[in-house]
Amino acid sequence: MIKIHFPDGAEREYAEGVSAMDIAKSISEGLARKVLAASVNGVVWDASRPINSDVSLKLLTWDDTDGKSTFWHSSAHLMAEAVESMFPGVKFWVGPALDKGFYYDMDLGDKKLTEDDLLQLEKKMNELSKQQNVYVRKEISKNEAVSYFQEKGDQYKLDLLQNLADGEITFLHSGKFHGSLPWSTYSTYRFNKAIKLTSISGAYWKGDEKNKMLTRVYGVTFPSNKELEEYLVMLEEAKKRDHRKLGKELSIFTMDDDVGPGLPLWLPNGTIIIEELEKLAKETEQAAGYKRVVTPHIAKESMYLTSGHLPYYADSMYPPMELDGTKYYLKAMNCPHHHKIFAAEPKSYKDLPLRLAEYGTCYRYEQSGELFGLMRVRCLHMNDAHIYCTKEQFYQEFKAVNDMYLKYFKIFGIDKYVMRLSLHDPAKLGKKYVDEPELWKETEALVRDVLIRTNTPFVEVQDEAAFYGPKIDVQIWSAIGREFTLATNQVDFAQGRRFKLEYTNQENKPDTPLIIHRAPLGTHERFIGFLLEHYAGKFPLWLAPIQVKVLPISDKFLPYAQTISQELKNADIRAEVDDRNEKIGKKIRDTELLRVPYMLVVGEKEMNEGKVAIRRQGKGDTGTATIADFVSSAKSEIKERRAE
RNA sequence: GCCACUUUAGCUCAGCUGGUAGAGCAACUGAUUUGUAAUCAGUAGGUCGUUGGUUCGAUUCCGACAAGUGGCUCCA
Repeated sequence: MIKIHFPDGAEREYAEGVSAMDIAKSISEGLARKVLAASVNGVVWDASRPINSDVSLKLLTWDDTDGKSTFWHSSAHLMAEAVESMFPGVKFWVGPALDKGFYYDMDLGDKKLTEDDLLQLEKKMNELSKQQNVYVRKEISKNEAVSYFQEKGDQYKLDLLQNLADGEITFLHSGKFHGSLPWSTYSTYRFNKAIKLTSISGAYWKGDEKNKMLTRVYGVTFPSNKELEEYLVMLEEAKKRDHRKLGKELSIFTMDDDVGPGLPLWLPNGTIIIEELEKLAKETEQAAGYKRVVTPHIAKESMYLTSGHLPYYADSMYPPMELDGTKYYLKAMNCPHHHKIFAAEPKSYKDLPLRLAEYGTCYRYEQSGELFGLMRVRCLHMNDAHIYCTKEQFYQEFKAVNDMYLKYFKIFGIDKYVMRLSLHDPAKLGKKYVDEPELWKETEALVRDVLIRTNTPFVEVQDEAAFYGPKIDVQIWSAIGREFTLATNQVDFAQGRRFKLEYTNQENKPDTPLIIHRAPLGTHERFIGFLLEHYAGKFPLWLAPIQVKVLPISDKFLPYAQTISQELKNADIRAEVDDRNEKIGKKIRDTELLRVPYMLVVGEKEMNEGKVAIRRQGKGDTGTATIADFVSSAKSEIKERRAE
């Protein structure tokens, strides 16, 4: 007999060789129907795998993250089995579970999958899951596995085997599909009731663009059709708040073939948002002791050789233009220009920290396939600043920048983000990162220290640093789930020396400052793209391009409506009159769809009383007020940048 | 840049297997003068992304290019 410990502290005895499924059945049939896998001493196990010693056990269901990922991992294998039966000779790479669903990478030779193939594959998967095949789990030696896949000529599985040792290799046999290495869990096949293969794409083998491109099929499955339906509805909802769709509906920006890919044109409505954001940034930076500068959009090649950008960054820059034998580049970043401003006049320790700020316009030649609405563009306006400070001042300065992030996030109600400490990869020193191993260690420790001392939750990620130093990135997700860096706070220990930036320290000796690059509001492009989705187009009053729309009940009240509109404009409120010859219901509907925060409905009653009927977007009629009262409450809502 | 797909009126989309195009909304005109999410009628609007080819004939079939979309790689 063996002892099984349960999460609630209970302990029960079972015969040796009992499976998690047997245990579930012994508790209740209902539970057994829900069990997808088991966590055995913290490791995810197939529910049918025999347990031969005392363990602590947690039965995993759809409600557990590990249960879901086990489910999706097995769906990936179910799909592989369907693919193999339809396209014999296919070779598989890996098929992991995702946050939502799964994919499988495969080499289909010359075969190209079509949308129709996906439907056929779904059908096949449904058939297979209904067959309720029994899968036999068998541990085999590395030699056996290698010779098996050598015979098959499957270089992908052989590659996977390289990193595994005897005792780690498991085969699962079912029908014709053989396949997989250790982590597979097949006991959940029978739960695959709602299957949707979502897309076909290419993916480089091992994620390296020098390697062959494999075919990747994405899919998602659910234990019931109801959940699949709900998921599809959710996807539709997400599409409605896609910034590309909202940007068009609300006349925020447009793209034009003649201007070029990734070069957005900001329409008047979008420009209002830009100006409001800049106003906020300038106020905030002014209060935090920043000084504003302005720099040209181009610079000579020599400056980017000095900065060290060219060897690391040339591929992401527009090709240079040559004038009188000198190459000029469009700037992809503002830092070198700012460094030149630092260098323009001699500096003493008394001048530090020096904080230079600019909403700089940069151009980056992003690969065509990477462009994405406003989120990834080739012309960007950066909320940039560079802080030159001593090592002693670093903690305080870096922390002040972090505090500024948090202040902004509060204003915008941004709470779904992850702070990411982005570190270098020692293997890429001299290639992707400046070759200063000691300085990397030192500055990475400095940054981590700030995060820890300020109790900021964060994750650490290798190989995401800037070439000149580690950074803290704020990661967010677009409506359709793509991840982006919204804001960034970076340390630079390299460029100061490259530009020979110096200040005279208290011992009257030259010293090189540390540099902080920071962009709490990221770029206008990405930030506004993000805000469109974050607010679903319903901007708070201070940001709304049209703040108030005056809606006369009929033409008879148009003069009164125009008087009100003028009073609002006099009070610096962005107001318009709907002077169309339409019924009030139509005017309200159209204004609601434009997400204008306030609608002032005026008819005979309001005109006689000198009042307005206030309607708040999304909330309906909220009563009447005098014009003066409305103006003063709207003005304070704007001034305080209230969320609502 | 790579893999796959898409491109028809300002917007959203029809247009079966090749015989030069249609709807709704928006726009414009007129009627209506309206009380909290779509009043009615009429008018105008398209070398069917661009460009080669196949064909008596191409929006429709094939190729190239461009832009976009879903991914990969990459990034604020």
